[in-house]
Amino acid sequence: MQQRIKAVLRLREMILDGELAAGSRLSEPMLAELIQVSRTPVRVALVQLEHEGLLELLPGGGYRIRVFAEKDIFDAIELRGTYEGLCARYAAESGASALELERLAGHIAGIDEVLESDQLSEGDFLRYMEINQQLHDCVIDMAHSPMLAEAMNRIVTLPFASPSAFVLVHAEIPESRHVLTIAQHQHHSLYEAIADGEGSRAEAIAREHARSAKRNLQIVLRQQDAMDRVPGLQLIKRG
Amino acid sequence: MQQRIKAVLRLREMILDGELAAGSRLSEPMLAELIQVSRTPVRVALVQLEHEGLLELLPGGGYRIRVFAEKDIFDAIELRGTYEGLCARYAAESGASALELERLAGHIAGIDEVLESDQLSEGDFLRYMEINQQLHDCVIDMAHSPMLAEAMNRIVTLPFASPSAFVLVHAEIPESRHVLTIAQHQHHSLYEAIADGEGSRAEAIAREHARSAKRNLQIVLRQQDAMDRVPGLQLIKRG
DNA sequence: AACGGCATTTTTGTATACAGACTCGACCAG
DNA sequence: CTGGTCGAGTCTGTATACAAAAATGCCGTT
Repeated sequence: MQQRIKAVLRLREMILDGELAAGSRLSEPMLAELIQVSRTPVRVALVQLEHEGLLELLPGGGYRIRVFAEKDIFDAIELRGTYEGLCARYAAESGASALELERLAGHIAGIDEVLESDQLSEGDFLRYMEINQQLHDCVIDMAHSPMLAEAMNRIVTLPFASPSAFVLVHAEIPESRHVLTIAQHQHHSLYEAIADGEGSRAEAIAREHARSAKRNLQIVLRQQDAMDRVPGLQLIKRG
Repeated sequence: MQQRIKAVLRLREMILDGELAAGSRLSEPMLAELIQVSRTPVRVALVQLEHEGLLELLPGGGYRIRVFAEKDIFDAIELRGTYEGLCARYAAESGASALELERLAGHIAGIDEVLESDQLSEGDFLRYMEINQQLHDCVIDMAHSPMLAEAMNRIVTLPFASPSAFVLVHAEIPESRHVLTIAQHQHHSLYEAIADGEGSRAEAIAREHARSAKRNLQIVLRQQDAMDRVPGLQLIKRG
């Protein structure tokens, strides 16, 4: 593998997993030593992660691991929802093909299956997360807009959006089942809106879906020890 | 000035002004020679402009100046409008301060002044463009969300959004006066919605404002020779 | 004449050396 | 004891050297 890609992947991983202290300054020689590459690929990785929003460039030069305020994260989720709403609108208004609708329905049915379990296991959470990701990607694809798909990747990488974090979050909160059921209702509504070509409704549902995610995060953040257990949350400064 | 910044600014300028052929592959030694820096800052600039969306990374390595389809540009404008709409909503709902509203009103009044001229000169267009930029930045500031402000900068740099392009566009199309007047009406409506705290209305107006810009661009693109005269348009492949 | 393979030559990716800027700490003066 | 200043050490930014990969063009073959 190319050193440059190795550096980006490893550095991102180290930041999100908390191997590097949130807010700390990063020195190129240190990272080069940790990742076992020279300073050049490290430098490229730093530039890239700064654009992704995980690092900030210091005035005097050098980089620091960014610390997010709670509001930053909520705004980022709102933004993501707005953006997905636009994709949903495009998907509905561009006239989805039968094949695409079938794929979308397939993902939703997959989640229905997962939720049939009486007691949700860790594996169930992982599977939900996996299908959920595919479902959202599917809606983005259905917008048929390379520009929108690309812009999605430019939005700040949400620091807690890893599968393992998802599992931990849902394994911890008692409302988990309720929360996922509501989300799935929204998925069904979204499908109908897109299938019926109702752009405005599809957009509204996608945005509301993101607002639900915001509320869920709030529940998690209220638990005092969440930060210690959920990878990524250490990047959020408690308000 | 730092070489790294020099490289980014100069490279972006060369791309947008058409000094480098759209779609052409860029070699680092060539750029280093052109910009009069070594390959290292050139490389950083390439990474950065790829994230800005002006370059694309080739599979085998190396970069190429990106060529946009017309749809890409329209989608980017729609996206920008959606983001600005979200900012406008935040601005309205967070309760704008008297000082902020005054600043916003000031910008709008400035544009009113420009539009009072019987015949709009090139200077008038430039001044309109300048104030218009301040006005839009002002709305983004009023959202009080660093995250949204930052995301705005991550959206693809629109290849024709330079002041000189604006002047050329408006000097060429006969509908110019009409177009600017409509835009200014939207500015006034937006102010009222924000001042009244009507988030949904503010958002709708901002989005409609962007759709108007889309229509104006369509008018320009229909003129066969537009590409030759307006810097940046050579990056758009005619459909 | 067209196509494919091989050699040449450029280009990228990577490593490293060097100069200037900055940081941090120790030491000295008040 | 406190504050400032000086200096050693470290870091960033930049340039450049080197190897592997890719593109190019040429020649032979079909």
